[in-house]
Amino acid sequence: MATLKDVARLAGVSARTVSNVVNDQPYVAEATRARVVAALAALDYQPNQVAKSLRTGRIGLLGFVVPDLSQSHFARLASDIVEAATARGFTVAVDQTHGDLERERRLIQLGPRGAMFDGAIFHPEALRAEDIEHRESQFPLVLIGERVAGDRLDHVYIDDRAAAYEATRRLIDDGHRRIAAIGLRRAAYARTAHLREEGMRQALDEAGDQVQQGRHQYVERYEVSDGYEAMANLVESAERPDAVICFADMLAIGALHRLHELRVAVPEDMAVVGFDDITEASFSYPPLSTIAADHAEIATTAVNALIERITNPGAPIREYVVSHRLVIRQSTRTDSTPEVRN
Amino acid sequence: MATLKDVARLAGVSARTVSNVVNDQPYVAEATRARVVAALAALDYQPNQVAKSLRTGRIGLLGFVVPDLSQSHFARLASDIVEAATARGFTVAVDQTHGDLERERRLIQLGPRGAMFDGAIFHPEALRAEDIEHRESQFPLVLIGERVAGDRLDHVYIDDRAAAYEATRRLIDDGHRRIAAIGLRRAAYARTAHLREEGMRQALDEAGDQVQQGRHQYVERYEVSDGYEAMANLVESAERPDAVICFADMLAIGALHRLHELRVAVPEDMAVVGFDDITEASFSYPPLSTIAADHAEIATTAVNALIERITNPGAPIREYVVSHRLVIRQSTRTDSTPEVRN
DNA sequence: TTGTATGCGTTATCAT
DNA sequence: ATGATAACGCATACAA
Repeated sequence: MATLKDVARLAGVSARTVSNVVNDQPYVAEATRARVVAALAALDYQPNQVAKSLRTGRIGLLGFVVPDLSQSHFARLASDIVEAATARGFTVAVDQTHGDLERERRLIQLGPRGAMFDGAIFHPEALRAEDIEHRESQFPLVLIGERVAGDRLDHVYIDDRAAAYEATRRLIDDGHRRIAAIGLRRAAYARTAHLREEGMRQALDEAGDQVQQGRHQYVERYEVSDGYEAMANLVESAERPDAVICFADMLAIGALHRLHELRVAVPEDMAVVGFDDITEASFSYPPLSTIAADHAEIATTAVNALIERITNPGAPIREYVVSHRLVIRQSTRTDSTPEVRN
Repeated sequence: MATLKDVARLAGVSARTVSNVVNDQPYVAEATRARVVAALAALDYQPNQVAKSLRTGRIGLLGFVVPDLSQSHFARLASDIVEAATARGFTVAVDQTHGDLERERRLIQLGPRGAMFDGAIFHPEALRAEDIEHRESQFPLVLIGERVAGDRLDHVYIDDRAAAYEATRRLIDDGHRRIAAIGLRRAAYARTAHLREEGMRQALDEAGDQVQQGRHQYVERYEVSDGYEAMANLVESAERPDAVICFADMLAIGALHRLHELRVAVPEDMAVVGFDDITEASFSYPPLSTIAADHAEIATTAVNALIERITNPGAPIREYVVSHRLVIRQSTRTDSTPEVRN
């Protein structure tokens, strides 16, 4: 691999001049520039990014850290983040925590992999507010998804309370009279779930006596089997709800599974709403109504926030609220006709 | 950020000795080691990976390049590759080509992002065999998925011919008498699809006159809408098949959609088999029978092959064949009862 | 067992 | 407008 020096020697100039040409600096005479360009081509010069990084202190790499990249929600986010980062000249490296608390704690301090990155976007799962409070590192970090509270780090998320409120309102307007949640978590740090529950309660309160709250279901994880179990409980319970909001589409898909087995009519006898609008939501039976965050907006917002933080470490900490919408499919009442989704 | 020199000064030794301690070299007296360790801790020393890389020529970064990370199949592969690479001490950076030929061509030459990586695992989409034949670069590269022929690069894939053969055999044994394919491509470079078609033909030939071949459907892309269209054609055609093998689960899901709309009974009047076993396949209606490659095996095989190639660039080019199996769900005939999948 | 010195390939500072 | 040269932080050949 040819280096700057090789090119300089061939062109009969100094390395400095070659560098100027490569980086489009001014102050290069036309004649010399031409000679250098020729030499560059002749040797098929490719700048060594590592050397450049050592010198400049920038490596052009952002970390994206999630519990599990194979989950649709994270995969789609990753895809959008790669696009957004590429547009700004950065490459994205991915890491998975599998929700391991120790790993997430270490990450908060060092950044991923001993900080070979300029910064990272992090979707925590097990992390607590206190972990962030105790953070000493200056490594540039932007949090997305789960809210860990604290005002020490930039955050990007949707208005979870409003989203849950809207979904509940819709179910009430559709005529449902007992509405339950699947997806609360006992853990004290699960703020996102609590905000959603608040939004539901607000809508229920506004509706007054005519609408009841179902018995909310707590879960450990957000997997299909958890939703399946939770729905099994609900269906057997004395005061069976006629509508459920699941705090993740995977929970909703498990719930639909159980309902299908029990021949409970969806949405007539039980309406189901999810969260995230993952691709599986379009292909479940029946297709799932769900809260869709604008994932592209999350990605660009997070990437821009991170680059801003890297460039300007002293700027005040910010919260970014990204838009969402309620997507109505056949798991809730609808007048529109089903369409094929691409 | 403290450097080796800072630590050396504090410990009253040379940078050389600190380096020895950090890298667990022998020949360090216990007493000095203790002093150095203390200094290391006091300054919270973190080695600068970039400087290390410049010196050693290794950066510990592997590229993983796919058309689109948001597609389940690629997301799952990415997840497995991150795990496998982490286990071997490497970090994974992701890049997306969106099937753009120029981008894939450039990649074959330089590696992703001007070769800030030690090597890359690449799932091509538009690339032709000739592009690889003309390759001059020595950048370590391992190909997975689509077969681009040529013996210039290491490849990892399943035995597509055998997989298609097995699926076809199963359909014949289930009593189907006219079997079609959805997913052939006109492009000359689509070798994978052709191998699958060969496998199907072999099974059909063996079955003799009792089984016919349906009219194979060509598609441009492997998306839901393509499968939907293709199935629409098949159902209306004069010699309508009673079973279909789709060369991607997304095609199969689109096909199932159309069948559901037309109230064609699956699998009784039309059996459907897919390829890939993406998560959506479990949640379609009915759940999809499909060919599942061992994705974890693909990942570890590809990572190991790549690291081997990086370490030993002169080794002979290899092909790695990974195992697969036919997963039977409700879109084909079955005697077993449906189960919830986690 | 440890220190000195050099170079990895760039960019940036200072001259000229 | 361009050349010489010093960093960037680390690992290592060579000395001691």
